[in-house]
Amino acid sequence: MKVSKQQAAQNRERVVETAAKLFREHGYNGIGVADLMKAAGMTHGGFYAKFGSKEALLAEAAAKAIEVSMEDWDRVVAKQPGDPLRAVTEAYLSPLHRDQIGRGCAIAALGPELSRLSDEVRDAVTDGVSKQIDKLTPIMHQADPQAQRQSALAAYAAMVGALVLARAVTDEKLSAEMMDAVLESINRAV
Amino acid sequence: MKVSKQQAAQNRERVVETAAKLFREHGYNGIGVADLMKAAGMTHGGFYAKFGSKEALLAEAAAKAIEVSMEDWDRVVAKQPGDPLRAVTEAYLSPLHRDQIGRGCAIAALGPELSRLSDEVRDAVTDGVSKQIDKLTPIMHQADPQAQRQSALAAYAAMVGALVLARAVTDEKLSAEMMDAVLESINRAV
DNA sequence: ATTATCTATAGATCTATAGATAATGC
DNA sequence: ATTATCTATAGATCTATAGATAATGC
Repeated sequence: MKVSKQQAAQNRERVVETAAKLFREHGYNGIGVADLMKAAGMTHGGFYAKFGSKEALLAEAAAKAIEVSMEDWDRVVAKQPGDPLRAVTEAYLSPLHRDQIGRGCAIAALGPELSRLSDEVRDAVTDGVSKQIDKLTPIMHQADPQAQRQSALAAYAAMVGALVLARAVTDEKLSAEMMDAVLESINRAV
Repeated sequence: MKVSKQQAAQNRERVVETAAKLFREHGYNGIGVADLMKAAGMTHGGFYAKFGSKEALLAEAAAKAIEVSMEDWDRVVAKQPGDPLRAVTEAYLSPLHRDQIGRGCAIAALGPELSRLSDEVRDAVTDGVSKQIDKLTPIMHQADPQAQRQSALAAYAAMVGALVLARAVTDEKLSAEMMDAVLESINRAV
């Protein structure tokens, strides 16, 4: 039953990664500790030896999800280095991102649920959000850093809102129109 | 125990209004039928004589919430008729709106949860979102209707995203900065 | 007679804990 | 000896239904 320290550390990481995916897919309240552990290949009794609570797991999972998202940004920018802003916004506002909620933006996937959770979770989210805005800032098309910061904040909010809306509505045409409008709006802005 | 038809209709409406508030405050999965009925002054056994399911109630509650939000927009525009766009965006992106989730925008309050629910709920949300965008379109500052529509879509997404983010982060300064950046961005746009 | 609302409950969850088991690591 | 993981369970939820009750409305 017992495994090596190394294996145990790997198991723990697998729980975090599984949680990062399943929390985004089902929402925080949409999946339980037992199902998360089962999906990671363990029984739910072992959970509380690894994590203090379900919320503590989400704090780690959200941080991990945001970290991976930023690596994805780096990847799409590397493929289209001439216009990094367009690269990031096109990837974010794509049908692929909209339809793969488990691998996408954690804020757009968990959104309002986060504001109802503990500071442990919200602090981790705040850190991730800040980092994403900081990553967006230097690639904005404005002249001075102050204007870039403001534009990065606005672009980030618009992307999150567009993705939430594009996923919520049943009208596919409206969904695509929403993403396109935000994409063009961000890339057109002075 | 039984009440008049009129009273029963009033009771039903009170359940919808209570649900509109408590779903926004706690999320769809964050409150149960029993607590909703209790808050409306009834016992939970009576619920299924009024509504087909918990999701059917949310469909009605979300429609009601959006309807009331649009009446709120009318009210703030009436107070500041010279610049209706600024009136609406300032009200939406205010600390008051951020901190009163139970009376505010249903999309920003329920966001990603909606995309995981039935078409019954999502159709009601789609209808409300379309109406809000249509209400925003003619007050945008662009010259032609097509540009107004695109700007309305972008402004709406940015407002929803900003509110979700402003509520999620623990950093109050970042929260205010986010709302201000989007407010100025929308009102500055050509 | 009809029906709005009530009490009670089925059956399935949920988070978290207790204590057993069996393999690792000193 | 320590500990990673397991089984089992407590106690509190959850949605939905069944059937009783008592007042309305024909």
